[in-house]
Order: sequence, then C-alpha cells, then structure tokens
Amino acid sequence: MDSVWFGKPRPSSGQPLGLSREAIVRKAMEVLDEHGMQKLSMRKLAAELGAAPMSLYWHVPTKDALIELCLDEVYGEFDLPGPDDDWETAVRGMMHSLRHLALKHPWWVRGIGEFNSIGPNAVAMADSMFEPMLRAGLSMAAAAQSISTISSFVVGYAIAEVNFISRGGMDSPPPDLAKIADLYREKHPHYVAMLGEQEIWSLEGQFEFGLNCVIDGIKARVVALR
Amino acid sequence: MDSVWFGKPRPSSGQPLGLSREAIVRKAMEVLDEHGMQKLSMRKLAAELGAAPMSLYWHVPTKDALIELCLDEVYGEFDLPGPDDDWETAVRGMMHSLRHLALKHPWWVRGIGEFNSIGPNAVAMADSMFEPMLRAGLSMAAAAQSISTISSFVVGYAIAEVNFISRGGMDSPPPDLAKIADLYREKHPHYVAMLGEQEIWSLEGQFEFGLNCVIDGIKARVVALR
DNA sequence: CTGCGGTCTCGTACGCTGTAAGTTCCTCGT
DNA sequence: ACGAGGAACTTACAGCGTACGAGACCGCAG
Repeated sequence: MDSVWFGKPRPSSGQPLGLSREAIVRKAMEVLDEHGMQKLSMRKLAAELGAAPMSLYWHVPTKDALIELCLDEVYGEFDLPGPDDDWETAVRGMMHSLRHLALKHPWWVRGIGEFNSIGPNAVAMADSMFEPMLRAGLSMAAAAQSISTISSFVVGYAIAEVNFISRGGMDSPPPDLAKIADLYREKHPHYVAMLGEQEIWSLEGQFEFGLNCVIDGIKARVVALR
Repeated sequence: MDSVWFGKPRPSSGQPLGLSREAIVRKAMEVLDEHGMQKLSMRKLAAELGAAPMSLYWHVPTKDALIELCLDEVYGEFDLPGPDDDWETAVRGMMHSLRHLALKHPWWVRGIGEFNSIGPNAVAMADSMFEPMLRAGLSMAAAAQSISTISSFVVGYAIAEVNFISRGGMDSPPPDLAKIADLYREKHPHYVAMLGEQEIWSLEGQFEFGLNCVIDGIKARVVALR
C-alpha cells in the first residue's frame, strides 16, 4: 500500500550511473587540483558525480583511502627515465619531473607528509630511481643515500615554491609581503632586504642552482663510496 | 523572576579562569605534539582548558589563526647561531636545530606547507640565517640561494623522516613494510632490496650524508658567486 | 549609590562533515 | 520463476567550526 504511493515506488534509484573507483578518483583529482584538499568533501564530490553521498562508499572504503588513491595517481604521472640515460641526465630528468608534478598538483606535495606513499605507482617511482644509479655501479646504500638526498631537496623546495605561488604568485614581491616588510624593517633588515631582491624571485633559477649544488656534492662523495 | 531561579543566577560563569592566548597556544601545542593536527578541535581544546568552546574565540579569531600561532611558536624554539660562529658551523648548527624541531613537532613540518610562515618568530629565524652568510662576504642573492637550497633539503628530509617514524619507527624495517616487500618483490626488486638494507635505516647518518653533500656543493659554487 | 562601557565567558543554533546501518532496486545464473 | 549478489540510495548520528547574542564581572564617572 504505502510502497505504491504513486507510480513507480522511487523516482530515483539503482540505474547503472557510471560510478566506479576510477571515475571517482578522476573527479576527486579535478576538485583537488582546483580547490585543494581542504575543499574536498565526499558529499560535494558525490553531487558532482550526480550520485548520493553514500554511493561512493561502495567503491572506496573511506575518504582517506580515496586521498591515498589520488596521491598514488599523481605518482603515476611521473616520467620514467630513458633506459639508456646516463646517471646524471636520468637523475636530472626525474627531479624535474618531480617538481613538475608538485607544481601541477600542489595538494600532492603538501599531502605526502600526511599519508603513507606505498601505493603501486609510488613504489614504481622509487624503484625506477634506483635503476640508473645501480647501473652506474653504485652500491645499494650509496644509491639510497643519494636518492634520499636529492629528492628531499626537491620536495622541500617544491613545498616552498607552491606556498610562495599560492600566496600571491610571481608579482615579485606579492602584495601582502609589502606590509610584512614595513613591519619587520628595523628588527630584521636582512630578511626585508631579501624581499626586495628581484633576481631571487626566479623560482626556476633557484631550483636549478640548488639541484646543481646537490648533484655536485653527491658526485664528489659518490666516488668515495663507489 | 526567572533569572533568580535559584541562589546565584548561574552556577558557572564569568570567573577569571586562566584563559589567555598564551595558555590556549600552550595547551594546543601539547595536543598537537601528542596527537597531531587532525585531532585538534576547538571543542576538545576548550574542554581540556575547562572552558566552553566559544570562550576560546575571544582570544583567538579562528582555528587556523591558532594553528599559525602554534607554528610560529615552534619557530621560536629555533636555536640561533653564535654571533662569532664561522659560516659553516653556523649553518650546520641551524640545520641540526631545524631537524630537531621537526622531530620534536612532527605536525609542524607537515603543516608548514599549508600555512604561511610569516609570524615574528619565523621571520626572525629566516633573518638569522642570513647573518653568518653575509658576514662571510656573500652577496644577498648568493646567500638567499644557499639558504633556500639547504633548508629545502632539511625540510624535505625531515618530512620523510617523521613519516617513516610514524609508520613504525626504527624496527628496521617496520612491520607493515614486510607485506609491501612481498607484494612488490618481483615487479620492483630494487625497491624491495633497499628495504632489506640495514644501514639505510640510520636516519641520523643519512641526514649527515645529505647535509654534507649540500654544503659541499654550495661551497664549491659560492666561490664563483663570491 | 547608580549607571555605564569594556573585558571576558558562556549558551544556543546553523550548516557542514565522514560514515555506520539498513533498504531498495537491477541484473544475472539457474 | 526465483534467489543471490552487486550497486545505488535513505536515514541517522556524532562531531566539527563558528556567527550571534546574552549575560557576568570589573573599574570608573556622575
């Protein structure tokens, strides 16, 4: 009786509706790229997919799991080095690729600190970093140390970079920094002086400088380690 | 009538109640150090301070602002270099101090990516990094590049480190990594081999290695830049 | 003594969140 | 024809940040 209240019992239900883990992850990535992690909510995501909130939970166990899937998806965009590249060009290429990922997906760099990166793509990336170094004759330990050092630099730099960009971009210096400069001019003159230096705001150049430093340092020590 | 319902109109109200911005920040730091940023909520924080949730908002405009205060508080624990230290020992000391802060306050390293670090203590730290380098004769640009490079490495490394520690600590390798090893043994042998290497799990040693690399690289290039 | 404006604390309420539990429907193999 | 199970939905709950407004308390002016 009640259930035949009118016509079809429920106007909206069980149609196929393209929901799938991949579709959800894809849409989630769009939201993340556009609005960042704070703004991602299961409910809004479901709405954008034309589904009810709880429908997502059939394909994904939890929100954190979904985020880990998204993080790993970004690792999947990593550019693997060519199989014949020598040690240094392989490393340089990988590190540029890493930075590129960070700039494309700021939420990703910010998030790698809060989640474990042990998805298949993350592991594949890590593995691929070893290949050229071992091929060049480094010991496992030396390769691990080198990789850890270089990618630590790149990740740290990328975090600072996306932070700086999201604060105001390339308008060297961004508007809100002007007030800060006034605030601290007397107490911390070096800092304020630095804010005024034009050349410093070349993020590209700074990255290259740092990468060169790190690679040089490693080259020098890696000989000792063989 | 109503207001004199019994005895004193309200059993709990307007007493002094040690609430203050400093007290709130102090307690918030305790919670953060113990449980991380995800677990910090204004309501629970208020409860721990014996106050009503909204009482905090007299002293602090918003939760994000409170977090920024806490972040800056950590910058305040930074060890300034001795005024007579030479370039290299000053930098080494500062970078060890930075790493120490990160290990003591994991939520802090994870959070610096999501908030602006322009509080007084953060600026003071940044400023103090320039001092020994300028004193050694570096140009502003060279000093900025060097500082950016070194501290990028330290922050990136520290993030990896707190991640690794929170995943299972020093039990080289942590338990859940055993399963991962099995999962990926065939597809990514280098990665799995790395997990098995004992010596890699010396985080202290890896940090020192990386720091040496970066400093060496900088020393070599800084001559060119003067 | 009365009134008043500042400082601080609190109660209520709104809109939002992640998700546990249970329900309904569709499709398919038998 | 019918049961099984995959997929989507509904309802509900506990928790969150915080806007708004109502007091409570204090010291000071009249």
